[in-house]
Amino acid sequence: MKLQQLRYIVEVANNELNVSLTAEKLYTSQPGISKQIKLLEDELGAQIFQRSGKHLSGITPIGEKVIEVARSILNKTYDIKVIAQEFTKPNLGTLSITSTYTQARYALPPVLQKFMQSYPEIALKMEQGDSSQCITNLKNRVTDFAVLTDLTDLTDEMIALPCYHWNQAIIVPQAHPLAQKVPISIEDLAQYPLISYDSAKDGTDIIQTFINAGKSANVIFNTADADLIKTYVRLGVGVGVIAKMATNEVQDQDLVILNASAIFSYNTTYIVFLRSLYLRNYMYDFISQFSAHLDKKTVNQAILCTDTNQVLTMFNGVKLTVK
Amino acid sequence: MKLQQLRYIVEVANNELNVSLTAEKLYTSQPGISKQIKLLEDELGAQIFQRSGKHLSGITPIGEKVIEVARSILNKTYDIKVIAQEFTKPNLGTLSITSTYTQARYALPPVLQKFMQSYPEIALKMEQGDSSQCITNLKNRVTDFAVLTDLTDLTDEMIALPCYHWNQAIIVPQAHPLAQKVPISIEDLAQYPLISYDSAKDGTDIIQTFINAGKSANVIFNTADADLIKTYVRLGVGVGVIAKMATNEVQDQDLVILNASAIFSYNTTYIVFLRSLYLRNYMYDFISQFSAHLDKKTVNQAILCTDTNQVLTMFNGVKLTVK
DNA sequence: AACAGTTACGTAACCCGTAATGATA
DNA sequence: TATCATTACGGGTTACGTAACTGTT
Repeated sequence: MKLQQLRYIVEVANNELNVSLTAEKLYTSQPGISKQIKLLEDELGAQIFQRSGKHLSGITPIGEKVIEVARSILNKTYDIKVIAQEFTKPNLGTLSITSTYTQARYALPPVLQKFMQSYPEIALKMEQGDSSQCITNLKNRVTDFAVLTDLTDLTDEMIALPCYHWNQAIIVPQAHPLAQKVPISIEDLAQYPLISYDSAKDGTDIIQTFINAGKSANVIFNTADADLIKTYVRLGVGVGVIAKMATNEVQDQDLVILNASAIFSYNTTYIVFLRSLYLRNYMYDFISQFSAHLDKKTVNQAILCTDTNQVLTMFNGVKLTVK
Repeated sequence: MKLQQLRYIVEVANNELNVSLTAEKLYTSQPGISKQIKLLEDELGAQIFQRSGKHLSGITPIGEKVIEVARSILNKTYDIKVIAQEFTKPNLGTLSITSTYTQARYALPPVLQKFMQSYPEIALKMEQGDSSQCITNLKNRVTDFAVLTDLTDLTDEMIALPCYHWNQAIIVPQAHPLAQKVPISIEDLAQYPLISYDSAKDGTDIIQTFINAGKSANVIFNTADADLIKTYVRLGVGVGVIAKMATNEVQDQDLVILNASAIFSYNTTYIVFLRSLYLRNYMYDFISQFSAHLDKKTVNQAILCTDTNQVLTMFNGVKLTVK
């Protein structure tokens, strides 16, 4: 058994069982892959791929399991290289993060700026997407970390650590009737069309709040962008509900920013990563800088938890910062 | 990076950093190993072994981590082979168990007999040792399972599943004053020298029972063997305290067997195995046959627990059989 | 002086790439 | 017929073993 053989079966499985395509991607030849796969199958005494004549038509049950283990083996060989790097070049490496818009725009920048000063040689990669894209990137090992609020798509292979709470804010033009009304009640709010994030979680949370109060809401969702919501609010389309951290007293002088924490319950933002990710020291540092209570020891302890509920109970007593 | 290189560094670490000895054990040459290690170190850009001149004098911090990951990679390659076997030859394989004396002598035989009938082609390996030897065998992957009562030496890499409870019995010669005394109190027992197992756990448990009752005990420990204890009891040396399942009404007709469950609290016997062990179907079957409540699903669920306490709480409500 | 690891070198295995062949949709 | 996997074959790499060398205890 050789590591290349494992690499080949994994990659063939990743490329729709197309050996030619796989060969191209790996910069090698079809026959080479074909032969190595066959050699491995011979050694194991079992077929990994089903064939209809000469075409690979599927993965056998054995193959499924073998490929799964092969994947984890290959990940570990990658870990070994990372470990060596960690010692030889502790300040060289990559930190890649996928996050949702609000986090990328408002929560991450100050942290990343500080991080880049501490580790000028670490290459930063940022990607923005919705919650499920964040999770997909983690799964495919495209990014190391995801920063998001909606844990719906989380799987067991991932760890989600609570970072901070944040509240929604209500924004209206200065001339709006609600601008003078403090405090605002949910009844007040129900009278106007709402504009908020186009996220499954935010959406259901907001609607649920109205349902709980026995009201029906007129909610207009737009595409995930707080700045766009502000624009609509300025046009008088409706009342905006955005993250409080997305408001700025200077830039938003023409708007009135109202505290919504009494109406909408707070959200929690999490940092998520694969349990199998080898955490380099600068990664621990990034996590700590992002969320002060998540020091190296705490993170390591959390990784040992088997499921997210266990992680959450671990942080039950911890007072998170509110943004 | 090649699997052989990983095999070499792991084996050299296992053989006191002696490359020559390692080469002999692996049926290969010293220079071959030396060179491959060097190649790996070059690829990683870091030394795995410390050298004083030309001698390997230690493992570097990087090496420690690399070797640890290499070990798990090699275990997984072994898993792949086992997976293939599981499908191609589901009834062929090995089941090796280390257990303490009483379990090997009284609890395991009927189960193993039944198991051998179900799986005539599985090669059985039995080894007997004290609790710490059982654990050591697991660690070194010499045996698949350990059956024991004392979990003192257990580590996080292992899973211990509770199988059954068992009680101590008191045995005395027919002519002994205690023979007629039913029920027996701890005060009665304190008047005679006791003979019991030479096990850390049994010993402290028994002594603790006396301490809790405010009594001092005169306990003679012998070498772990219930039959030997019976012999001493027959000679009138003292009162025997042995597992109830180690008594036999027919063979021990000359002795009086007294219930001790009111005096000594019950013990729990566990089946222990490495979390990383790939469990073959016949192994699940063995576990179920040994302990009816441990079906495949339950075992898989327990494996997901991170520590033993979690496993134990999982079985809190389960009524275990008493032997 | 005995032992242990590295270097040097020749051989044999093997991985890979090109070309040809066979099978499939 | 075009696509794709397998088989056949040749070349270059490499892993391994023997032998000689060098450093350690």
